[in-house]
Amino acid sequence: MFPDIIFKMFNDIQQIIEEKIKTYAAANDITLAALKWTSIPFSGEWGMSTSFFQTAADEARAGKGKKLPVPQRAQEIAEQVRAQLGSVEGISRVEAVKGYLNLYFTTSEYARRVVDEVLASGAGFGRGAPKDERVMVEYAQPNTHHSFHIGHARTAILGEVLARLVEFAGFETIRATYPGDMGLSVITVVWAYYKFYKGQEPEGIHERGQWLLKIYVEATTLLEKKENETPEETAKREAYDAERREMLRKWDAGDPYVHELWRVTREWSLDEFRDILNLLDIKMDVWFYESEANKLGKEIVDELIAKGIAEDERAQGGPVIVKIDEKLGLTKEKYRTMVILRSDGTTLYSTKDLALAKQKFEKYHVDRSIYVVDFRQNLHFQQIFKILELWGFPQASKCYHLSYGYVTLPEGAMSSRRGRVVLFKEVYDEAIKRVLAVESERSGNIPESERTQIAEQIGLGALVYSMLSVDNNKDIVFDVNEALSFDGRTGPYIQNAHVRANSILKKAGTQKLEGANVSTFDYELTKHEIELIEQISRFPKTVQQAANEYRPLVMAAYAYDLANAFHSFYHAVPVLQSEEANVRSARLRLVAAAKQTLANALRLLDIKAPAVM
RNA sequence: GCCCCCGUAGCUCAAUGGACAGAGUAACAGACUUCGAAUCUGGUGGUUGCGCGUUCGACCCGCGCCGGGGGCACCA
Repeated sequence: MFPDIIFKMFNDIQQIIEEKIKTYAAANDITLAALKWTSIPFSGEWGMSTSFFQTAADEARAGKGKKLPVPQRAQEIAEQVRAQLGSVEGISRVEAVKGYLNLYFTTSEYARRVVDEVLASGAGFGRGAPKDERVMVEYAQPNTHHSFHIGHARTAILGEVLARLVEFAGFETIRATYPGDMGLSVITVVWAYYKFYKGQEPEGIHERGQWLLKIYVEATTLLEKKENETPEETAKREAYDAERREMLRKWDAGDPYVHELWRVTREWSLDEFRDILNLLDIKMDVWFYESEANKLGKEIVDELIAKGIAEDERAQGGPVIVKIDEKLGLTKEKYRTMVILRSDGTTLYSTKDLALAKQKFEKYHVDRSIYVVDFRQNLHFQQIFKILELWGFPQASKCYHLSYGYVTLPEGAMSSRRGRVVLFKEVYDEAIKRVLAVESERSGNIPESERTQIAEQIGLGALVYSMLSVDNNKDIVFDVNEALSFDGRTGPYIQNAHVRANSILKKAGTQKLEGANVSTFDYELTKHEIELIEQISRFPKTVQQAANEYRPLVMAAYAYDLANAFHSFYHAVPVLQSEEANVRSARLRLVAAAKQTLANALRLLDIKAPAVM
């Protein structure tokens, strides 16, 4: 199959060619290997290509070959096939080179089909056929009480883009988030707030959220054992720690006062989180809270014991465990043993994830479940998925852990506890500042009322793209100057292509467009036009690839290539200044198609496509 | 000890069995009375960590090394 879903016409051509090749092979006693079609790599002219290496290799192995080296024999077959083909409707010429058979498409026909398809589909260009599956993407799992740093932003962006991709690829998609709102580190903040700051409350959502982080850092310092402590200091630190643990115990027992302190401060954190999701244009469908999963967790443990999957060692003072390797009959240790309930009966991360998975399958009826979580939890998720399999959930095979590397600082890993973090909001504000600083020299006529909004879109575009243009399994060493660069392979580069296309169309709006419903490329196209059309035509299959492989990077890389093709075209090919009316009108339609495809790609990348910048 | 990930141009990264391994960045040389220069056009830059294998064909698959990171029973 020629791998381009929008050109059925070329599938017809492919079938005709394949018939001819088969006839030729049969007549010449050649055992043909399966034909694989790809597009011809070199740009400037496009077409489809197949090769005869496999056929030649099979011959050589069977000993019936002509004693030629495989590449030469492949070339010989290609040449003979070429000579036999004759003319084919829609194909402008055929060549045999280096063992490949290359078929070049009739330029005007290909161009017309691409451009018309884009303009007819509009915002839906590239959308996949509906798939009969419901997908849940779980991402953005910050701890409450700790403020939102640039590492959290990476998960949020990766998850959102993945959700947009699978949705556009045709899957029904549910977005879910799972904030960590309980546990000792959360209670540490509640304790320090109660002890030192009760009644205080800074103005402003982000100021308040960041203030909680400051309290956390202070509390950690107070509770950390130091060298050369005096006996008084040791006693004080231990007393603090005892208070904190007592507060955790009370929280767990449902003490109303502690719960109220916790609830209020938690809400401050969630206010900040919701505001940041809003800035990133992320709309969550489902909110799972760790504190709620905690309650669900205790129920599923009994079920797993009853089913003989888990073993209860509490009678001997041990925890509840699942011996995964043993259950799977593995001799070498791979999944090992997972503890799913502490010996004191309290839940673990594993308990809660198992309970959540069950709820995803039973309450939300998801067929496919994606977890966007950092790579340190690789084993954890492998264990969870295997237990779900043992549990009998068929969806277990369609659970996927999108594991990503950390965002680190040049001086090392970020640490909320130590306050060594780069906050998302700081970078965001800095981004806007930098855009505004260069707007006066770089921008065209932006109305005063839109300046800030455009600056937000450009600044965020740079930040978001910098997170997406690195493959998810790699760490990112965060460098503000790199993340907020506006030149080269960046978000603003792609946005600028959209702006330029828009600018041409806006100017053309006052002119009369001939033949507005069909594109007629009845002139010799430049290589820049051909390259641009080629890139546009790749969009639909790029959507499918990125969604199938769960890789936002694929779309990010594509968007750059598309913008690059447009910028080159823009520079070299006159549109409004074309002499002939037919050329101008065809190129205008091409510009409109490029703008639409850029807008669609940017939307999938969670980057705004401004009209001016 | 076992498992997972990574190693590609000075630097940051692409390329998931096909044609000369590509971008950005940095440095250098050019292009704005022109549809907007956040742009474009050049040349420079490579033993794809090492070895062996599979294959007509390997950055890609297998085995073994070397180097870096992460994980492996009651943290999340």
